[in-house]
Amino acid sequence: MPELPEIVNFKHYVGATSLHHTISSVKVPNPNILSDISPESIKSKLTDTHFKSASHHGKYLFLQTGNSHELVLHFGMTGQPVYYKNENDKPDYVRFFITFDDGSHLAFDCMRMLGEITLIDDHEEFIEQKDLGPDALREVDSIDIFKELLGNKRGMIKSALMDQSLLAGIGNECSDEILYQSGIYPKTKVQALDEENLGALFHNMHAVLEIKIDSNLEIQNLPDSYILRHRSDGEECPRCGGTIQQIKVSGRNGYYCSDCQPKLTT
DNA sequence: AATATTGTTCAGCA
DNA sequence: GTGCTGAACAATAT
Repeated sequence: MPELPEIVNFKHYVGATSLHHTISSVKVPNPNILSDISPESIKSKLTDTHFKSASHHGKYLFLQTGNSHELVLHFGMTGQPVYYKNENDKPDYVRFFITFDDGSHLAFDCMRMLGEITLIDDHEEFIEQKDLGPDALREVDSIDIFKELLGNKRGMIKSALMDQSLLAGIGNECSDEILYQSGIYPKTKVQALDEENLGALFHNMHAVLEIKIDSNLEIQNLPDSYILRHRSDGEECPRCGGTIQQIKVSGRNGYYCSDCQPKLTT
C-alpha cells in the first residue's frame, strides 16, 4: 500500500483521529514489528502522554508526543493505521496498538510483517541513520534540486526514482506512473536524459504524487489516462491503444507502454 | 502449483 | 565506491 501519497493520507487520517487524546495503554501483540526498542521501553515512554502532531518524510510517518519523543511508523508493503472505537472494527493483523483514555484505539495493521515501528528522540539523526534523501514532495521542490540529485547518478532512471537515499518517497507504482506520464522508457540511463526529459520528470513527479494524494487512495479516482489503472501485462494502453509490457528493474516488476515510452536508440 | 504483491536490506559479482 | 541481481523477510490472492 504505502508510498509517499499513502503516507500523506495516513498522516491526515491519524491527525484527524488520534491527536491530543491521552494514551492509557500500549500493547504489542507481535514484538517482531519493533525495531531497536523493547516492548517495555516503548510502553513506558508512550503511556500517559499524547500525540501532538504528525509529519512524514518519504515513506515514514512520525507522531510527535507531548514528552518530546517521536513514534516512527514504516508500513512495509501491507501496513496501515486503523483507528477504531468498537472491538468489532478491530482489523485482522494488529501488531501494535494504542488505547486512548476515551476507549478508542489506534492500531498498526500489517498482514506481512515487513513494516517497522520505533521510537526516537532526534528526528534529524534518524533521517541520517536511515540514509534518507530529501522528501520527494516537500523538499525536492525545484527543478534545480532535482537535476542536482540526478547529476551524479549512473544507473537506470526507474532505479534512481526508487532510490530512497537519493530522494525519499517514490516506490514501484509511483515510478511507473511518473515515467509513463513523461514518456520515458524505465531502463533509460539517467545520463542519457536531456533537459526536456528532466523537466517532464520533475513536473510529473509532483503531478503524480499530488493526484494520488487527492485520489484518497481510491484507484478509480485516478484519471483514466493513468497507467496505474491499466497496470498488468498485455493490457491496452489508455493513450495510444498499444500494449502494456512488464519489465523487471531493480528486482521489481514495472509496467510501461512500448509505444509511448520508446527506448532511446543512441 | 507456480507466481505475483505497493518495501528494505544484504550478499555476491561486474 | 557504484550498480545490478537475487534472496530473505511473511502472508495472501490468482
